[in-house]
Amino acid sequence: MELIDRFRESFGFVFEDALLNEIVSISRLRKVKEGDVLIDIGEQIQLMPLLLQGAIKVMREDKEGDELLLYFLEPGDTCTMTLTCSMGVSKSEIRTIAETDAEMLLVPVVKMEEWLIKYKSWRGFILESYNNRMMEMLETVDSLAFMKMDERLYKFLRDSVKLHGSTTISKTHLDIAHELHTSRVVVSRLLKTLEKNGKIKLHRNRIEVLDF
DNA sequence: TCATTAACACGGG
DNA sequence: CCCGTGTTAATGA
Repeated sequence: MELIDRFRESFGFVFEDALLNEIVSISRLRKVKEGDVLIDIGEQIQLMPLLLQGAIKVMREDKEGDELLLYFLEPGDTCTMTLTCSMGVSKSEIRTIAETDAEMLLVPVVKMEEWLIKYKSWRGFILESYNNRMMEMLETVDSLAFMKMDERLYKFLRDSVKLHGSTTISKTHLDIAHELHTSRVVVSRLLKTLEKNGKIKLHRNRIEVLDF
């Protein structure tokens, strides 16, 4: 399929044709594999991604090296962090990792500001992106501050199903414990309870989500 | 009360 | 055997 068509699929409803064409002519396609680190903390950002396919995990890291999930990007999204580049900041405050195999268009950040003036649809897209990322981050904060571990775990499983488009999650209890910043004992116990309640089915290295 | 840590048994690859 | 998993007991917040 032509790149322009693929792009239109994810972003066509957002941008006018002139902008679509300009983006496709100036950007390049990048394909990444699950687990690839796209941008790490402290790196210079020169390209902004427009996600066509897959899911990207956006994380923050504390002094001890613990990772904190901020939000996910899905097709039609962009990384709001790159937007700060047009405001003079160029070092990344975050780390982005491919949650699944993914494809994106990369646009030089210098174009960002130009398009903000030139295209109304671009301005709208950027503002909406900021808003969406902010909302998702609020959801994450809520979950950390207010939700109990069993609710957080269930949310984690549902998000994973949604992001991967599959009801099978190939992660160990220890992996999940790290992501949720708890111990494996708790994860194993809560997963067992979910299984008893018929929400999931447990296997080795694999969790099947039945009800979500 | 509920999470964490350590410890142990079981069993599949 | 190694590792993921399921459980328990002790300890702490």
